[in-house]
Amino acid sequence: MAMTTIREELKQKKPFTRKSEEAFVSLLRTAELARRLIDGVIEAEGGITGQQYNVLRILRGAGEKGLPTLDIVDRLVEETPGITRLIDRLEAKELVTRERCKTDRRQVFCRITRAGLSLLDKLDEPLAHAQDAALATLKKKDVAQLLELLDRTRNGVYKTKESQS
Amino acid sequence: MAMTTIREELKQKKPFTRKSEEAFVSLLRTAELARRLIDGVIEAEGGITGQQYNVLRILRGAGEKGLPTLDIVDRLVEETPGITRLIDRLEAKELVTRERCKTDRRQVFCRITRAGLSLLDKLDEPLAHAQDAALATLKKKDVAQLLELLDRTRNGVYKTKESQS
DNA sequence: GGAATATAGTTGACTAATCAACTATTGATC
DNA sequence: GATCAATAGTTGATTAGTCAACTATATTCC
Repeated sequence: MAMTTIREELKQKKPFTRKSEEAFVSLLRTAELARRLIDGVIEAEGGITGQQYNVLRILRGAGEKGLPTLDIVDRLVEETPGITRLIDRLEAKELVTRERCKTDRRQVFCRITRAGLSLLDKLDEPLAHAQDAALATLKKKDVAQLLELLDRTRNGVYKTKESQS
Repeated sequence: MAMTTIREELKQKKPFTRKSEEAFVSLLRTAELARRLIDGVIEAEGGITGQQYNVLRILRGAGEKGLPTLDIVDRLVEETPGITRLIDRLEAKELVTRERCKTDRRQVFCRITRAGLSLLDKLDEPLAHAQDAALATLKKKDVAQLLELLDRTRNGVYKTKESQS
C-alpha cells in the first residue's frame, strides 16, 4: 500500500483550506512517526528512552569535563523541565555520574560513564541503518533541500513566538 | 539573532557525520518547536491541549453521526493509547458527548457538542494567523516542496518500520 | 560588607502517557 | 448453537512530563 499525502493518511474527506495548516500537520505527523521509529530502535537495542539517549549523546560530545545540568537542556532536541529526574534515571542505571562543581557550588557537572559510552556504541549502527533506510528514497539534493526548508521553518516559528510576547 | 542550522542551534561542536541523522534531528526539532507554538495558542485561547483540539477537529469533520472511539485514534496526528481518558476529559468539559451504538453495542460513538464547535470557531483565526506567520518566509513553491519531501519521508519511515517486523 | 537580585538545581503536587490485563459484545466455525 | 477467536473499549499500575515553590550559592551595587 502506498500512503502518500497527509490528507489520505489521516482519512480526511475535505482538502486542507490553508497550505500552511497542511504543512504544520504534515510536519508534526512526519516527525511523530520518525520519533517512534528511532525511539523503537533505541528502546529495543538499548533499553532506554529517546530522551535519555539524547542526553547521553550530549554528554559524549561534552567529553571528560562533562556539562552542568541545565546546559544539557539547551542542547536537547526536545526541551524538558524534568531534566533533574531524567538524569536521576540515567544515574540509577549507572550511565552517567554527577559531581558538584568546586568553584561554583551551585552547578552540578554531569558526565557519561564507560557503560554509557559503550551503550551508545552499541546503538550507533542500528540507528544509522534505520535513518539511512528511512531516507533512502530521497536523493542527496532532496535531503539538502529538506534541511534548508526545515531551517527556514524553524526561524519562522521563532520569529512568530517572539512577536507574541 | 539569526539561528540557522540545526548544528548551531543545538551548540554542536562537530558537524553531523551523516546527513540522514542531521535530517532526523532537524525534523524532530522543528516539529517540536512548531508543536509548542501551536499548543501555546490553543492553550491560551481555548484552555485545552493540542491533543484535545485535534480530537475536536476530527469530530467536527465527522459531523452529526460522530465517530467510534478507536476510529478517532487513526485520524490523530499523534496517536495515543490514552484515547479513553482523553475523551473523558473532553466530556467532563462538555465539549463532546458519548453514546453506545445500538446496532453494535461494543462501539461508543463520540460527537462534538455545540460548545465544542464554538470553541473551535474561536481558535480558527488565531491558529491560522500563527501558522501563516510561521511560514511567511516560505514561498508557495517552497511550501509545496516541503510537503512533498515530508510525504516521501513518511513513506520511507513506514517502509523501514515494516521491514523491521 | 550587607541587602537585593540572579543563577543552578531540586522537590512536591498534579496531569498526562504507556503498557498490560480485563470486560463485553460480535463474528466465525464446526 | 456452542465454542473459539476477533473487536471495541475500559481500567489499573507504572512511568514520565509539567508547573510552581523552594534551597543553596553567587553576583551586583550601594
